[in-house]
Amino acid sequence: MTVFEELRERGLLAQLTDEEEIRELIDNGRAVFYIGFDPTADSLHVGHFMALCLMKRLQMAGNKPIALIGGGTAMIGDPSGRSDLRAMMTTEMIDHNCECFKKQMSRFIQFGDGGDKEEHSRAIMVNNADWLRGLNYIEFIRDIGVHFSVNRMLTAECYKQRMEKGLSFLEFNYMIMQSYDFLQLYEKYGCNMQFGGDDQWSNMLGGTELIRRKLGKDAYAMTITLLLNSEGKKMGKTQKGAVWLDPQKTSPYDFYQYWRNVGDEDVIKCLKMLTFLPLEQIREMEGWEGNQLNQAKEILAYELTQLVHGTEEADKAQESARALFAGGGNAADMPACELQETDFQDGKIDILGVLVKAGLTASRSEARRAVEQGGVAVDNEKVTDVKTFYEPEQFAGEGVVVKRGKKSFKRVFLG
RNA sequence: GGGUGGAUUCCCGAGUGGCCAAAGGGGACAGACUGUAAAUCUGCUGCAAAUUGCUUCGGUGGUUCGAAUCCACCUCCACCCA
Repeated sequence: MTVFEELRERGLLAQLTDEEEIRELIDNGRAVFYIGFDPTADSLHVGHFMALCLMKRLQMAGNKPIALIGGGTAMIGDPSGRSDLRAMMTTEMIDHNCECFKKQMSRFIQFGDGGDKEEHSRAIMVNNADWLRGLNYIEFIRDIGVHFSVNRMLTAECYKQRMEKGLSFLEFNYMIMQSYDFLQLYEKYGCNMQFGGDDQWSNMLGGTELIRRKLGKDAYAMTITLLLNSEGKKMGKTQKGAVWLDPQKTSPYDFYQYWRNVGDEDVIKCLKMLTFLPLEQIREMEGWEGNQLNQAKEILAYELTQLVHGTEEADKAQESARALFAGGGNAADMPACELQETDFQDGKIDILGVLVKAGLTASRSEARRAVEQGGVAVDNEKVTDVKTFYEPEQFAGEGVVVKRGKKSFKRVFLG
C-alpha cells in the first residue's frame, strides 16, 4: 500500500488541489512539503499531533518535511475558525514558544540540514519571522498585495464567518502572510506542497495561487481532516484547555486518561488517524462491541502515550490506571502531591485543605461541595464530613490516595 | 468624524433603585445506572472562619440610607451615514 492510499484509508485526507499530482509526488518521495505551526503557546498540543504524524508518515516515504514555525504570523493571529480576536502576543513570548516547539518536534521527526543525498528526507525547521518581520510595507503590498483580490478573499469561508462578528485589517492580512510563506519556501527550498488542517484550506489556496501568479509555477495543497468527536467538537480540548504534549503541562497519566475516555463512536477513528497501528489490526477492532470496545480504548490510550511520552511513561500510566480502576495494585506512579509541614495548622489539615492542595478542587468551596455530594474518598473510604482532620503521620511513606469523583486521583504524601 | 444599539458569572442570556451572588438554558462538576463510553434521572455551579460575612454585572468618579439598575466621563464592540 502506498503512502497516499494509507492516508486515504485512515481518513486523513480532506481537500486536495490536484489529487493525481499529489499522489505521484508523495508516493515517490518527491514532495518537499511544509506545515505551519503558530507558536501561540509554549507547548504543542493534540491538535498539532496529527500534523506531526503526517510529517512522520511522509518522511518515512522519503519526502522532505519543512516545519514552519510562525514566529511572524503569530503576531497577527489566524482568524480561521475563531470568533474572536486572538490576544496579542509580544515578540519575547513568541520567540520563547518557538524554542519550545523546536524541542518537542525533534522527538517526532528527524531533522538535519539536508545537505547531501542521503539526507534528502531530513526535515528542516524554519521560522517565518526571518522574512516577515523585516518586511517593508510599501514594497510588500506592491509586490505581493497586488495579487490578491479583496472581493475574492471576502468570499473565503474563513472570513465569511467572521463578517458578522467583525474582522480587523490585521487578521485580514493573515492569509496574505501565509501565502507569502509558501512563496518564500518555494523559492528557497523548492517546497512544492503545503499541508494543514482543513480550516486552513483558503489560506493554503492563497499560497498556490500566489506562486502561480508570481512565478508561473505549480504548487499543491492538501488538508487533513480535522479530528472532531462525534459531537462535532475538536478533539484534544478539555474544560481546562488543550491536552498538551508537554508532560509538565499535561501529565502522561492525564494524557493517557484523555484517550482512555473517548466516546465509543470515536475510538476507531482515533486509532486510524492518530496511531501507527497497521490498518488490518484496526479493522479487526471495528467489529468490537460493548466491553470489548472498551479494550480498544486502552490500546488507543497506550499507543498514543507511547508515541508522545515513550514506552516507560506509557507503561506507568497504564499500570496506574488499571490499579486505580480495578482497585488495589500498584498506584505508586499516579500523579502525586507533596505536603509540607507548613500546610498543617496546629498539627493538622482538614479534608478541604487536602483537596485544594492536591489540586483536585480549585477552592475550598468546591471541595466542600464535592464532599457533601459524596464524591470524595481517602484510601477508598468515603469521606462525608467536611470537618475531617488529618495529621502529618497519616501521610507518611507512600501517603494516601485521595479520590475526587470517579476519575480523579492523587497520591498525597508528606514531603 | 456623525448617529444608533450594546458590554451581566465558564458561555448564551434575563434583570431598569432594596425581595440580587443575580431568572432561564448550555457547559462543567458530583451522585445513581453502566463498561473509566453514550443516553437518562438527581444534585450542584463567586469566595470564605459558612443560618453569617466578603467580593462581583466593561472602567473611573458621582447621586442615594441603599446601585447591575440613575448621572458624568472614559474604554471596547456591532450596525448605519461619511
